Amino acid sequence: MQTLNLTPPRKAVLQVIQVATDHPTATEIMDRLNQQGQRFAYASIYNSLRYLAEHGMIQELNLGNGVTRYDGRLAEHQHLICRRCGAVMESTAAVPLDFIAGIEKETGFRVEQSDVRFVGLCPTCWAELAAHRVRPG
Amino acid sequence: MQTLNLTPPRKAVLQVIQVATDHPTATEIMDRLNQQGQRFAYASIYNSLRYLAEHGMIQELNLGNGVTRYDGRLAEHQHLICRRCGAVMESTAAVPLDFIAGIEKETGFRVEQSDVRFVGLCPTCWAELAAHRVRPG
DNA sequence: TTTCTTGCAAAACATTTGCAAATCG
DNA sequence: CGATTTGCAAATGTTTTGCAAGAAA
Repeated sequence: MQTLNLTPPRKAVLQVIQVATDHPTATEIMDRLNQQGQRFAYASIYNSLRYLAEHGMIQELNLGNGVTRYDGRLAEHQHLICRRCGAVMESTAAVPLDFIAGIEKETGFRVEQSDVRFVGLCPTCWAELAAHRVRPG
Repeated sequence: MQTLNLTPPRKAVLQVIQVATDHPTATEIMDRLNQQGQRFAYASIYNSLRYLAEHGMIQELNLGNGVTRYDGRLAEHQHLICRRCGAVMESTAAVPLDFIAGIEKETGFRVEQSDVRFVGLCPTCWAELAAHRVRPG
């Protein structure tokens, strides 16, 4: 299982994720495929998602709410989730290496992958709250 | 709704979470209550969990696998998840302030809460893998 | 009484699985 | 042929909801 076997459902699922500007769920991927006239079984969607994730083509995200979301961006990036409107923004800032090194030294754990989620207020919601009170909280 | 109303199920759920050394799921909390002879409905467990989380008494965790876990520790700490045995370790190292400041400057997002998850190998699994090959992957 | 809380059963979702049919090399 | 993949339907597991009954203010 060395080479990538991009069967039709896998290719279709991958294309939806790569074209998306958000982080679609399995259901949303299904919907978008249907809108394109492509029809697959849920089992095939999930099979494809697992396959693509295992082969490093996409990333699984747990942004909360118990639904798995998918991301076609492979380079390291962090997710910023607005607690007010739910918008998800991204930052390309890398997790500081000395932060990781310190944790490895402290715990003996070997960090391979970082998954950082910041919750707070997006610029829009921040501005809207600021318009109502002096100290948005 | 200013003061904390710790009804029996809420108090029982909170006690289970605070006593736990792991990060139990709703089902595990239910099981532990049953073992103590206490019986509540699932709806009451979930109601209590939502109430306690909204009132800052506990933290909801998404450590993966689509199940919500709960943590009674309120001070900032990070979770280290072993990709081999599933163990969850913790580190008290704080997310570097300049990391957050940089992201806020870059994006305009206002960070209120950090949620950092490191995936990798716990010391035990790391050692076991090292025993088998020179460069554990 | 008015409001909040509990608990049961049913519902709502997300995800997985069993298995037969289809596909591919 | 032999291995892999698809697709359907059913099962699984978690969490939510509707609503009647109970407790508290």
